[in-house]
Amino acid sequence: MRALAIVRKFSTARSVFYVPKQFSQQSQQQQPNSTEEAFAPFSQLQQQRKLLEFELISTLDGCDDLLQIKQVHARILRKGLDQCCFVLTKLIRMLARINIQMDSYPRLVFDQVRYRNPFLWTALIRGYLLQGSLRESVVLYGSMRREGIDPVSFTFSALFKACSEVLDASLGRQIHAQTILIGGFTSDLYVGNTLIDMYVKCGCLGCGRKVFDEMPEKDVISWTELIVGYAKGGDMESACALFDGLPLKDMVAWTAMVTGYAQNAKPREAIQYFERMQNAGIETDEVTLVGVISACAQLGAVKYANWVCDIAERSGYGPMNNVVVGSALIDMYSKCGSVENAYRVFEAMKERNVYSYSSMIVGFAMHGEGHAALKLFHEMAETETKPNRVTFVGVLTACSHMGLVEQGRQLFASMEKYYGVAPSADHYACMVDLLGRAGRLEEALELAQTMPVEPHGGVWGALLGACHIHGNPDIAQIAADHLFELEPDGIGNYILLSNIYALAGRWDDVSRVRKLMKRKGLKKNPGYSWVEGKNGVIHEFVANDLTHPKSSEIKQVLEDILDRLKAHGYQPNLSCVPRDVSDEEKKRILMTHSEKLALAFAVLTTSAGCTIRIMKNLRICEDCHLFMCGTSQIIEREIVVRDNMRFHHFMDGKCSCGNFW
DNA sequence: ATAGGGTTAG
Repeated sequence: MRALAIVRKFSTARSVFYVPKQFSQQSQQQQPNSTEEAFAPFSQLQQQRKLLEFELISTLDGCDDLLQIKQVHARILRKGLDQCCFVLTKLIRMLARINIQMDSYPRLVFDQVRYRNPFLWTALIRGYLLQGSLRESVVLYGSMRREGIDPVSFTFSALFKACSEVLDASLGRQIHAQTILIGGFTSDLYVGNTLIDMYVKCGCLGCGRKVFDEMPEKDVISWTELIVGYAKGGDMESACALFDGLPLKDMVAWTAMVTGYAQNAKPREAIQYFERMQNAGIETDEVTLVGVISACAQLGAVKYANWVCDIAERSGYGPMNNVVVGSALIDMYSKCGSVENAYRVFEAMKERNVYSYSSMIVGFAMHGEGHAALKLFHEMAETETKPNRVTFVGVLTACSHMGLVEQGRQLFASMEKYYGVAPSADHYACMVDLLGRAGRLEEALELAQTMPVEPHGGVWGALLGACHIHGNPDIAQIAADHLFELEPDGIGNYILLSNIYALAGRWDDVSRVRKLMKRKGLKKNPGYSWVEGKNGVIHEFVANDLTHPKSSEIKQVLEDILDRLKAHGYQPNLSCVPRDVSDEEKKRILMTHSEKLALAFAVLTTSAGCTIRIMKNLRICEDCHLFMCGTSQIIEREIVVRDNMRFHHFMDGKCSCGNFW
C-alpha cells in the first residue's frame, strides 16, 4: 500500500512534466557532452511544453460549445498530452460548465488517465456536484480516498465553490461536516474563505459568521465576504461595525461599503465612504466607480454627476475604455436629468453591450423621448447586441409614456417571434400599463386576467395606477384585492386605493381602507423632495415640514407665485387632497406639498436663467404638475422634476410629458 | 489549478 502511494506520488509528478514522444526521441539523438548542454535542451523543451499547456488552457477557457472543446481535445491528443492532468482538468471543468453529462464524455477522459492527481479528481467531483448528482460525487470522493489520493485544500474550496454556484447550502453543510471530521482543513484560510462565501451566497449569514468567528487566521477577504453578506441582506449597521473593526482596509473592502450603501438606497452614505476612501489614499478602480456612479444616479444631483464623471476620466476608466463604467454613466446622466449628456457618453463609447443600449433606451423613455427610444432600439437590432428582457421593458415603457398603443402592441408581439425573448410578467405589466394609461382600462383588466404567465404585483399595480389616473374605483377594487393578497405590506397600494375612492368622493370606502391600514399597522411613507444647493449640499423637504431655516421666506415666495398664477387663471386642484376636509384646508395642504417647498427654495437661492432641478420620491400630483407648468412660464425658467418614475421638463407653461404621465 | 467588490426596469 505504501509502495503504491510512492509510485503514485512519483507518477503524479512525472505526469506534470511528461515529455511528448517526438521531443524525447529528438533529445536522445543529440548526445550532449557537458552537464550544461545535457540540461539545456531538456529545460527548453520543458518550457515549450509548459507554454503549450498554458496556451491550450487559455484556448479551452474561450470555448463555449462542445464542438470547440472537442477540437481542442483533438489538439491535446495530437500533441501527445493525453495523460497531462493539468490540461485535462481544465477540459473536464469546461465540459462541466457547458453542462455535458459527467457520466459521458468527461468520465471517459478521466478514465483514460492512468495517474490522476487530486486536481483531476476534484474537477470530476465538482462537475457531478454542479449537475446535482450529489450521490455520485460522494462515491467518487470515497474512491479517491481509497486510491490513496489525499484531498488537498483545493479539493474542498472547489467543492464549496460548486455548492455556492448551485446555491445548495445543505450540501455544503455536509461537506463542511466532512472537513471537520478529517481535520486540518477548517483552519485553512482558503477553505475558510470559500466556506464563508458559500454560506453568504446561500443566504446563511449566521453560518458564515460562525465560520468567520472560529477561523484561527483571517484576512481582509474573510472580512469583506461577510461585509458583503450583511450589505446584501440590507443590514448596513452590521456591515459598518465589521468594517470599522477591520484592521487593514483595502480597495475591495472599501468598495464593498460604497456599493453596499448604493445598493441599499443610501446614496449619500455611499458617496461619503467614497470620499473617505479617496482621502485615505486608496486607489479607485472600475468597480468602485460603478458603485459611486450608481449612488450619484440615485441622488440625481448634477454636480455630483460631473464630479464622478471627471474622476472616472482621470482614473482611466472613462466611457471610452470601459463598457460597464460607460453604461453606469449613461444611467446616471439620465437620472440626473441630462439625457443629452447620457447620449454623449453613449456616443463616446467604443464598445457597447446590452446594458449600454438598455440604459440609453430607458433614459429616453424616462424623459418622454419615446421616439428616440424606439429609434435606438431599431439601431440596436442592426448590431450584434441582442436585446434582453430589460431592453423590452425599456421600449415598452417608452411606448407607454407616449401613449403609442399600436407600436407597443407590435413590439410585444415581436419579442418572442423575432428576438427570442419570452414575455415575462414584467412585460405584461408594461402592456397593462400601456393600455391603462391610454384609458383602455377594460382591455388592461382583461389582459391581466387572461395573461398566460401568473400576474405579479407589478401587473396589478400598473392597473391600479391607471385607475388612479382615469378615476375608476370599480376596476381599482379588483386590482387592489389581488395586490393586498400578493403584497400585504405594500403600503403604497392601500394609499393609492384610498386616494382613488377619495377622488370619486366615496369617503366611506376611504375610511374602510384607512382602517384596514391601521389594523395592519402600516404607516404612510412620507412624500419628500430634494434639491441640490450650493457646495453640493442637498436640501430635503417633507410635505408640511416647516423646519427648514428658510421656511418663512419659502412661504412668502410660494404666496407670491400663487398670486401671480391666480392672475393667469390657475385654480388649485382640490381633488388632489384625498381627505374629507374643507376647501380652505385643502388649499393650505396643497401649498405644503414637498415639491412646491423645494421649488420655492430653489427660486429663492438660485439666480435667474439657470434650470431648477427637483427630485421627488413619489409620483408628482396633478396640482403640483399644473403649478410647475405655470411657474415655468411666469418666472421664465426651465424646471425639471424627477419623480419616482420619470422626468418632467417644464418650460413656457408646458411640460415635456404632454400632461400624460 | 483554490478566496473578496460591479452597471440596466415598472
